[in-house]
Amino acid sequence: MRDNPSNWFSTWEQQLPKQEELIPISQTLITPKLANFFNIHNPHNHTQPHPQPNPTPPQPISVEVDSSDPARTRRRPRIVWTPQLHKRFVDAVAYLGFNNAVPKTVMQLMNIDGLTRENVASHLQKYRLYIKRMESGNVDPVNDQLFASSPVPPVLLQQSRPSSDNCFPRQHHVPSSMESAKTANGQGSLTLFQTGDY
DNA sequence: TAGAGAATAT
DNA sequence: AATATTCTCT
Repeated sequence: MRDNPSNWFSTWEQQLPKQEELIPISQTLITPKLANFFNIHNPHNHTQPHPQPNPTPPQPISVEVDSSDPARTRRRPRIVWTPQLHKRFVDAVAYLGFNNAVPKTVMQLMNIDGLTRENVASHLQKYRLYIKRMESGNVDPVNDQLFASSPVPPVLLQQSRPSSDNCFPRQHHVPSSMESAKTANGQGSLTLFQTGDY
């Protein structure tokens, strides 16, 4: 259990000092302007010589961020790749062809509000690995439940090996799920789910 | 400069 | 394990 890699974080977390063991620092880490913008107040202001047991819940520690655009630097919550979402992903990749499906174009084709290029890039990386595993006959339906939920279009398997005569765009037909994405006004109808952790 | 892909972090 | 973030190229 000690070496269980899934527990290292909580182990580390438990070893952190307790709230009352922390010594308040005197330096402010954030400019007054930013603090005001984020509605963050110094819990032990000069008016309190001795730290009282916190009357208010502890504020998150803020680190100075040199950015004029908080929205751009705010961490996005992790998304959940549901079978539905993955299906849309596979359709997009199949439509583009294995060799010219890149994160940006896949993201645009999927047309899902809130889905970023980074989200797709990360998923595409795993998907390519899965296809390699598949070619070598190493499919583990337990570990690969999500990927197994949408069959890999045969076209993709044909294209997955780089070869001079099949590495160019071949646009057969638009998958039905892509059609529905186009007819809808604006975004595709799929909802993006997020996890609570993080 | 954007952005793809691999490597690494959480 | 799943997903995010960073790094290295082009």
